[in-house]
Amino acid sequence: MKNNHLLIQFIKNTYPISDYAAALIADNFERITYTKHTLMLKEGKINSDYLYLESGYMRSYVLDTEGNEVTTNIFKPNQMVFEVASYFQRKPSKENIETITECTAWGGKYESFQKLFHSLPEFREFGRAVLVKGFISFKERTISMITEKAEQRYEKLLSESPDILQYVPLKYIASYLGITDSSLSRLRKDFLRK
Amino acid sequence: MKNNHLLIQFIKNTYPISDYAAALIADNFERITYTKHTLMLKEGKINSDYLYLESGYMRSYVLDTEGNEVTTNIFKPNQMVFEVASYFQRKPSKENIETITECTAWGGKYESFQKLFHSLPEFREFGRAVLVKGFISFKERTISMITEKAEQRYEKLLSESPDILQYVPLKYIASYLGITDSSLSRLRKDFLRK
DNA sequence: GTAATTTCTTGTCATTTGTCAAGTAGTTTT
DNA sequence: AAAACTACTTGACAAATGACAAGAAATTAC
Repeated sequence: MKNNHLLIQFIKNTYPISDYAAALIADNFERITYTKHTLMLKEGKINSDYLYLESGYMRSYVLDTEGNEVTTNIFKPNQMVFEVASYFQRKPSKENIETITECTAWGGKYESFQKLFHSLPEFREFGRAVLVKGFISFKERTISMITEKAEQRYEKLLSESPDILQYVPLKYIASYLGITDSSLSRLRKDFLRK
Repeated sequence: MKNNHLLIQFIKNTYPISDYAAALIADNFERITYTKHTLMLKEGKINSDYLYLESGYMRSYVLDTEGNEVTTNIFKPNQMVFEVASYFQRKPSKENIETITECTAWGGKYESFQKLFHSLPEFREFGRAVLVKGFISFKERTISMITEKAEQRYEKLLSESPDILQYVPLKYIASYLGITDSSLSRLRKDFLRK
């Protein structure tokens, strides 16, 4: 038997449906494990996996014009991982996604989920709720970038996701926050003073 | 007869479906017109309208901690307008949405669209495509904020949406780009020099 | 366990953007 | 047409953040 109760719980938390429907949806996901520093999605490839991250940390990144890696998102346990433009519009991904730590996840392929999406109303609602959550999360990040200083963004991350500070190297966090790692280092020093 | 060919065209451009299905979906939208400076969605209210903006310009904004308006989004013709968290999660909106110019739009209420969503597969696909587009658009804005300087963000807006520069006051554009209006004014001066 | 590598911090100085205040130009109101 | 208001620009200076280089600390590889 699959030990997928965390996935089932996540589905039910994302959209309120019966235990039965949640188990049915979860049954279509397969367990996947990754070692750390595994490149799961490479720029130029089409993202075929719709992943639930059960444990571990991942990040997505792009290369800027000078070839530097820019961390566009950090993924922590108990959330979905996919590159929205590539997965839903079936286009080559502009982003890379890699594991930061060892990870365990549950995932399914685009084609099999398309069928399930059409046949199971609860899965449609779940899928829509996941899209809405992702949309809101990037919208909040945009608004945070235009309304808050780097220090406030850092402090918010620290209070909302202290675990990320523990498992993810600061250079990735700095990039995710839109600053350099030296600036982040200075913000942290100032923060300790207070 | 409704003169809704632009809406029908938009639906078909967003997700490829038959003329018949597109017309059926469009038939559920009602024409709405607004004068300029109309507050369409007020903070604290639940966003009940799912709008297609046919002509005119709108913006969404929030009040920051000092009570200043921050323009979070600018809407131009031929796009959907809704506050995603309020509309899809049925929660009080944190944002205000107002018209900048006179506007004509097509809209429908949440409840009637919920029915249509369940009964018409093409409408579900359209709705999903709209969510995906909005998600991508905020994701790109976040990445733009962390990878580009204000000047590059301005130049991109200028080249991609010169119409916005024509119809939307610079103070809203500055705020949307995450800078002050004096900074934008200086960037524009530097830009002319080149 | 030592060497190699990566991560993080710190110093110095440059650049970008903000703040505030004043002024000009354009638009709306009466 | 004058007055009032709004939009935009500009100047002087301050604050935030970046660039680059060096070094310390931690982690990984051998």
